[in-house]
Amino acid sequence: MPELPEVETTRRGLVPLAVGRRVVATTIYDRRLRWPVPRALEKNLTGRVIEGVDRRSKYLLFRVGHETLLVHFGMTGSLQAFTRVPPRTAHDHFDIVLDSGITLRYRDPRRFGALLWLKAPAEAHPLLASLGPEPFDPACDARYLWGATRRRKTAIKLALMDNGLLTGVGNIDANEALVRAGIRPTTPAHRLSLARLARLIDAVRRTLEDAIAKGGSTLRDYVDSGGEPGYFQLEYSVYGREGLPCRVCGSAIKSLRQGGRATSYCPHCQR
DNA sequence: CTTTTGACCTGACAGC
DNA sequence: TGCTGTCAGGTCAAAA
Repeated sequence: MPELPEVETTRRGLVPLAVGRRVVATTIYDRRLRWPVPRALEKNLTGRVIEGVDRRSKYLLFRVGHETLLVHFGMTGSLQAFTRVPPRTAHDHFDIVLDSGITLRYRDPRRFGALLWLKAPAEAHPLLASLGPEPFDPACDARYLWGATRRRKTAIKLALMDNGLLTGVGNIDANEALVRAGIRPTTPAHRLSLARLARLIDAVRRTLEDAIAKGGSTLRDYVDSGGEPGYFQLEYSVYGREGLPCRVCGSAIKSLRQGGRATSYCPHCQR
């Protein structure tokens, strides 16, 4: 589920529900996530006011005074809002009850997600400190990418997904951005010219923006909706389309594996 | 430093 | 109906 657009869509759904609200109860059902949910979390969070919900890479950051509740969705995590909470089911990990009566429930079957309590400044935490710029940061431009990739012989797709170079580009979005930019995923990063990197960062931004817009169109139903912003509406160009005709030129989409992840591309449109 | 690999988990699905 | 193998949108830590 969660690439950057879905995390951002969730954040936008949460802001009007959570910001300014006080946490009246925190219930942990299952502490087993990527790292165990800290013992002190309930005590730290309960009774406090959520002053903001930010996003850094694919992390959601709930600002509580000078401290921060960090939530990551891993591969299968989701946060849903309910006015009437359904009974707890398998894979439900925790509830946060707000003074408005709304309950935020986190579910994560595969348990690759995280729930952590960060002391100030949150950005100094090791998980956040090593992150590269956000794709939408004006500083994350072609010149930056050019300089940062000159010694990197790794395939551009793997570089795109390296959170130390730039953050938040997941597997689907990397595939889709590369076809938009007309760049072969296996091209060594250091071989790309400034001009091609300019096309690439533009494609990354448009890919993410489109996905956020699609997810955002379902946000009015965020409370009691069962979550799941509407990415089923997205039509991918290459992802999951191995063997099918390219929507532009009709060539058969090819696929391979890079770093253990599925890559697909159009052999004609991407050079 | 860069790059590769394994590890963490459960569930869905294809094929026998 | 069950079993087995493969795959899944993330990313950290260790090894090369």
